[in-house]
Amino acid sequence: MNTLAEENYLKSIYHLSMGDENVSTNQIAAALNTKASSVTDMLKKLADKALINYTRYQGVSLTPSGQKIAVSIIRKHRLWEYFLVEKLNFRWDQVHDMAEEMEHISSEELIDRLDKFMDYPQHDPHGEPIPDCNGNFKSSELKPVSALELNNSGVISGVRDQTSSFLQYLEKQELTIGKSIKVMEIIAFDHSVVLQIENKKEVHISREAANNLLVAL
Amino acid sequence: MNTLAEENYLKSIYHLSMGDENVSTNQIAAALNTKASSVTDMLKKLADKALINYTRYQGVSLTPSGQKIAVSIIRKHRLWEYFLVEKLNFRWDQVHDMAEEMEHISSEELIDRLDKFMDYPQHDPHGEPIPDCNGNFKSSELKPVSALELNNSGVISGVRDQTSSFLQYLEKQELTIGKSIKVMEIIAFDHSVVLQIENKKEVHISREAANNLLVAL
DNA sequence: TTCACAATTTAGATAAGTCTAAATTTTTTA
DNA sequence: TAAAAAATTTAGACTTATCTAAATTGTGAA
Repeated sequence: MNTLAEENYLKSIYHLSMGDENVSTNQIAAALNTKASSVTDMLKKLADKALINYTRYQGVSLTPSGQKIAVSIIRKHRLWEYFLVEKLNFRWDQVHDMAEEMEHISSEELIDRLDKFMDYPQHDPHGEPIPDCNGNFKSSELKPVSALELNNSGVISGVRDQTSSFLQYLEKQELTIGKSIKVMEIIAFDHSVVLQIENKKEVHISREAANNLLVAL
Repeated sequence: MNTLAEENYLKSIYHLSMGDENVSTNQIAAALNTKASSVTDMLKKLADKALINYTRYQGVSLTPSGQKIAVSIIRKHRLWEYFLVEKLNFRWDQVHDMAEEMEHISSEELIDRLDKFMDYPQHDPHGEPIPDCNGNFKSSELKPVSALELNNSGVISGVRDQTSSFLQYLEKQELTIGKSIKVMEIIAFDHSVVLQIENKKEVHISREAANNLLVAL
């Protein structure tokens, strides 16, 4: 098995590489609140174990076996979050740190039984998809935000229009991949939409933008 | 908070000191599958934190704050075991190692909610009492084995006759404090009893012995 | 295209927890 | 009660994961 530190590195690399490309040492250091030199050390160790592809100064990506471990940890994290909210009645904003500890409980059988006990939930309390016991995510049919109804929520998962002007606009609005959004208001006359991002800040986007921003769930 | 290693030492010391007196370095080393020298190092550390009373060569006992931590870990362990058996349908002999990991999940609120979710169970799947959120064990009224009926089970928790000959006899039969027993047979003519120890070996004890051996539950 | 700066890696150190081997203390026993 | 045996502690070393400071590599701007 892998150490707690290794698992956390793999998970971070997985999350950071959602925007595909290689992940940089500094990105990982920032995500894990550690120093770049510590990251370098760990990257060598993970590369030795064949869990990442690593060449000096070039950043890293997960190998298939590294990816498998990362997905398994994410599955555990999300199932425990679901448990904490649905069974123990925690609020969705209280569960992250607890799940951060629980995701390292090693037994796969335990997590599969927990999955069954909760009747195979598809999404965690934050709307993130929960991978199944084979590591497959539900083929999330992405929908444009414009197809959502009032109070629907989802996770930003893609864009239709890939021009850099649109992407730059999204970046500025903090409407980036992985963020969860909720439809707060739909303006009838121009079909523009008010979204709440990560349960915090609200933004108002045009019908055209809503047509081109894809969400999962 | 305390490290995982510290928590495991405190738990071991707690369990080993059930027979009251001071616990020896070698006893702890045996329980934790480590070396006596490692134990000595840790004892110094725990003594510095005022969690144990320690004088060189004299063994250790828990201070009130050390005891409090140990009981809290035991509470977590037993509640998780109960969860695994009652909610996830594991067998009682499968859950120990998993609970060994889960007992280190730090949140007290989590464990209190889990306790409530399961409706405040009094005993874990092995019949051990579960301390409440204040660390109090249900005042387990001890019964002599002779008062049990067929198929009843319990955990050996004390003796009436404290002569060393009786204690030595119990030691030899492996009928020691903490072992769980089940009544397999009661011989009508002499009231002797056949017990199964820890779901394994069976022993046959006299009416007199059964009268003097106390179990909880 | 070169140079300055940013990113990354290396070198050397630290803390936790463990180990082996040697030294010390306690206990047993003759 | 003194020597032998057992238990315990100390000394010194190792591993993991981290850090700071210095060295190296890559890259963007002039």
